[in-house]
Amino acid sequence: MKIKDIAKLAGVSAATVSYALNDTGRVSQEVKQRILDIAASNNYTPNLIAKSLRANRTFTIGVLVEDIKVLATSRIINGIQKYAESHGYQILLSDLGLWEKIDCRYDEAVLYKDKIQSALGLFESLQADGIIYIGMHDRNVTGLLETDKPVVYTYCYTEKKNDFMVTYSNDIAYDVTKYLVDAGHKKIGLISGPINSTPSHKRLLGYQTALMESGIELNLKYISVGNWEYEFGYSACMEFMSMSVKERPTAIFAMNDLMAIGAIEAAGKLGIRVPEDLSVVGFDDTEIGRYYHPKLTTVALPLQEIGSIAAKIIDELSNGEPVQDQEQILPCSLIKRETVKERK
Amino acid sequence: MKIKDIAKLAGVSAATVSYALNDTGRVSQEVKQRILDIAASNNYTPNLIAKSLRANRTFTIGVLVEDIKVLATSRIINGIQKYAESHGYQILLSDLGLWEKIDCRYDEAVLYKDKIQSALGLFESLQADGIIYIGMHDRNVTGLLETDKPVVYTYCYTEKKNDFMVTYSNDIAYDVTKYLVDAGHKKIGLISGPINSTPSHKRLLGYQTALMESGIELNLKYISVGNWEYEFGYSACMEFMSMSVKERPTAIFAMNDLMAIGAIEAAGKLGIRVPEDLSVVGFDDTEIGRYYHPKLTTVALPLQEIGSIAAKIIDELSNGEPVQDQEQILPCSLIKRETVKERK
DNA sequence: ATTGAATGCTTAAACCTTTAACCTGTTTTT
DNA sequence: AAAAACAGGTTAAAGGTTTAAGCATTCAAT
Repeated sequence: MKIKDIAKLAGVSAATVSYALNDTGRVSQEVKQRILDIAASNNYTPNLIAKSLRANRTFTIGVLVEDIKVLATSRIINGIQKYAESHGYQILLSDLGLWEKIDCRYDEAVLYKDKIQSALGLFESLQADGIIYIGMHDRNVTGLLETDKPVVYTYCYTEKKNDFMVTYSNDIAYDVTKYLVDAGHKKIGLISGPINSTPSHKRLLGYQTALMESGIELNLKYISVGNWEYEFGYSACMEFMSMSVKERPTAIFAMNDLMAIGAIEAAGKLGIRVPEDLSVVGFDDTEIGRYYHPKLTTVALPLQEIGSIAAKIIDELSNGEPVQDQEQILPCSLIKRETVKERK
Repeated sequence: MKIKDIAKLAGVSAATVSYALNDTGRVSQEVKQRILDIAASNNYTPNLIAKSLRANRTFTIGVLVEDIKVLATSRIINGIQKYAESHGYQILLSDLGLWEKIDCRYDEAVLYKDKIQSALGLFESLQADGIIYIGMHDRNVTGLLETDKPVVYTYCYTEKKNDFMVTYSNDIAYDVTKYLVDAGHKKIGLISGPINSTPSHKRLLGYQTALMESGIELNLKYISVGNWEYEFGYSACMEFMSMSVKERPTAIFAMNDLMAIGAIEAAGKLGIRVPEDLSVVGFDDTEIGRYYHPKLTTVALPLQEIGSIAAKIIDELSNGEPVQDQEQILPCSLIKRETVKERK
């Protein structure tokens, strides 16, 4: 069923059908209704490919993800979809599957430039209106995507000045630390991600600032720098707890849920109770923490919003509208559950 | 950069450029090389929209998912991507976001027919070569997708006879039960999903068969039918454990990891040790089980393979090749970890 | 020397929509 | 009554690519 077919049935020209269907141009009520009826009863679906060819717009957003299996990725995509759906866009997805290839979660995605370029090539060939990159790795992303189309980096950071970026704020690390201090803790262990990781670095800063403002001296033996793995959380906590009872942390802030759970496991092994003897805060608000026992106090990221805003930027850019902020950094929130004892 | 531009630079007609780039038709080596060089140095990207319009093929697979945030979904998409990538396809994604709307996880997706139809309409408009439906809900899917394009249902079951289906086999329930019996258990509690759920039903059958073959009488008080939630696993186990020590199950097979964890929590509350006093097996191999303590013995589904095979079917169908099986049911595997004690 | 085939290229139509420009009556304005 | 405006259409071109058909030219075979 094409426009031509409708035209023939309605006894008008193809142009008139197009005008009627798009509610543009001048078509009499009578003829318009006839055309609409015919289209509906033959369930005509417009050929967007032809439309796109003509309009040089596809109403399609290319989404390039480092790994679809990471939950945060899905949540961001969910946000993109929400916007896309209500604004007539369709999502083109390409999954780089990085996680299964680089064992080292904080490795550089630069290695995958070929793969990225080929995915990008497809997006360009399919005339995507813009590209959203969902970057889960730690380093700043820069010089990865070579394209003339508008690009929005999400989750990760970029240094490129002509691209857009929407991510979460690590300032929450400040609030978490404050929260622990207010709960009466003075010795707060920090289980960090790798040192060369941008978010780790920013969170460390928040931790330091909060301590300083609270008049607590920064003590390097309370900072454990590692990877993002469960096992590291476990061993880091073991090390903390090997200190004398006087010295050892009464609270631990882990930079992700996995390490937080690892830490709690270690404490359990040593007979140290959480939260009675040791408070623990995680980061990411993953399912693991929600169903763990005790339920993990953690930080939730505004992932869905990140996705929606990224999609909105592409939309505005494609419509030639001005976009307010090149960078948007959304606040996180602390989810108080069962692993922090708020003693006074 | 269009074919016409290359043609002008190379001093030939557009047709010749097309022939050269696609390595079809008759073009002299010399001219072909010249064209290829020009295309490369100006990094020409073919306009797939125009190509699609002409060819009436887009090399695009429409993927319609019930909820992208469910981990199983991501894994299947990962499988689709794997195939797509190596065969020149691109993924069009549409997320129905059902999970956040129907609280009841086993509700019928029929309610969302409008949303499904509109997503489908977009796929049709964009001339997707075929459609893969990733269905996470329990009921058989039927009559949901009205389209002329080839449809492959994954994960879920369908009754429609002219569509394709690729999913996992629930026969593993038989093996799990056998495994528990072989480990010395005679009283095996079953924590099931809802009664009207297709997979629940099939797994129950496997459980029954295994018991029968082992000469163990089926006892209804060892079967708890509920929803898929953590809380139900908890209360179901509580009920099992309220029986006398003589009567109560020495092993529990939960139909998902979440309920399995709930059951272990309940046992812990009662001072019953897992696996020493009680063995537990889950289903799904989710992250939660992997990092839980003790590490959960569970069933892994061939999700990535499901995705790849589904994509392959679309590919073959689009190429006019015959597809061997209308239905493909792939085997699951038992992941033995720490929650089953293999006593003799 | 004439035919036949092979080579290397060009022309033009087709895929389906949109849209500027044009045409023909009818109504309004001066 | 003539000119202008308008309503309700139509025609044709354009968007980038593919591909059947056609046209010379060369070369081998009769």
